[in-house]
Amino acid sequence: MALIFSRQCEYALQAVLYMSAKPQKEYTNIIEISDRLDIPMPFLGKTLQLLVQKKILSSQKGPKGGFKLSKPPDEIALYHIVEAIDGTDLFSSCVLGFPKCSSTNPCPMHEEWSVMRDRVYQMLAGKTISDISKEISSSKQLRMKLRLA
Amino acid sequence: MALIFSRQCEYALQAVLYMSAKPQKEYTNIIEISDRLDIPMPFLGKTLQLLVQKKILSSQKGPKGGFKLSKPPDEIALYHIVEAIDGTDLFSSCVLGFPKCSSTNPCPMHEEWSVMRDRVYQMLAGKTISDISKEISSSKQLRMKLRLA
DNA sequence: ATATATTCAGATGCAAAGGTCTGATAATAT
DNA sequence: ATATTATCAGACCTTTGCATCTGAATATAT
Repeated sequence: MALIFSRQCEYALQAVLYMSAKPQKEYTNIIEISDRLDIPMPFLGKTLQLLVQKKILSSQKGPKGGFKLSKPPDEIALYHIVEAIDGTDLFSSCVLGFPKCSSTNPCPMHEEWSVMRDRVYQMLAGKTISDISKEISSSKQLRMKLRLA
Repeated sequence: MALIFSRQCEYALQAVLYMSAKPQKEYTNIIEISDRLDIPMPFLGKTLQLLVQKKILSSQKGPKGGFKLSKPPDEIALYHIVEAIDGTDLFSSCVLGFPKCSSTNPCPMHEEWSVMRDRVYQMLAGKTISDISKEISSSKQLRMKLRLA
């Protein structure tokens, strides 16, 4: 089918976006997130654990536990989340799948795709959780989509 | 992992590019293609059959048989091949995976991603086999990559 | 201390994509 | 006609991504 991000990565992005719209100090538990965003809970658990390992989130067990951002939201770009879950292949490997493809040995789409890829990268690297959380708080529609109050 | 095209789609693009650099009337047999491009032969067979069903290629059994383009190369855009193999989800579904996402009910990345998606579409729709075959014949490097003479 | 809420870790199951195999069918060459 | 070359069609196997289950570990509240 070929979507741009893996499903797991979509879940991760959705979940972090959801958390970003809440007070940053609070832990958000996984039941709430999976419930609101309709993501299978155990799988979401595993996914957020990956982000904990990558130091993007931190977690706390027990009552009042859950996950929260581990750094200020303006230091977390969407790119960091994508990188943590899907890796960087999208931004480095040949779009036509030729194993040996580089600027000195380009495939027929190399140049065009480089440009495109850079734009996608710039967009993801430039957009922080903080940017998005501002957009969310100023848009009723977005709060609805994320099933926030 | 998440590459932009499925592996099968990469194979299809590679194979059509390979064929495009040969005299258009000739059938190219699948052994030659899979051999030169290092693609598993039976899988390539299935893949090219899909393109036959979509009228992008035509095929002929028996000696001197194989596959060839079914129309003039300037009427086949890369987009047609991608569409035939991977479908159009990449160009229509929400980048964050929200089921209900549209311009009237956008996700936090909707606008940016629309722009990006359109550019990718324009690139794929605007680039024809004929364009690429010209590039190939003027570049020794490309002929090498496609393992052509 | 005990009960409870929650993540953590690893094993397992399931479905789809990727890849293989076999026999049938059709076209060409002799 | 026959042998040969090649695609066609469908069944099958393998790997990987997606998802579940279970029990353990740990923090909090009482």
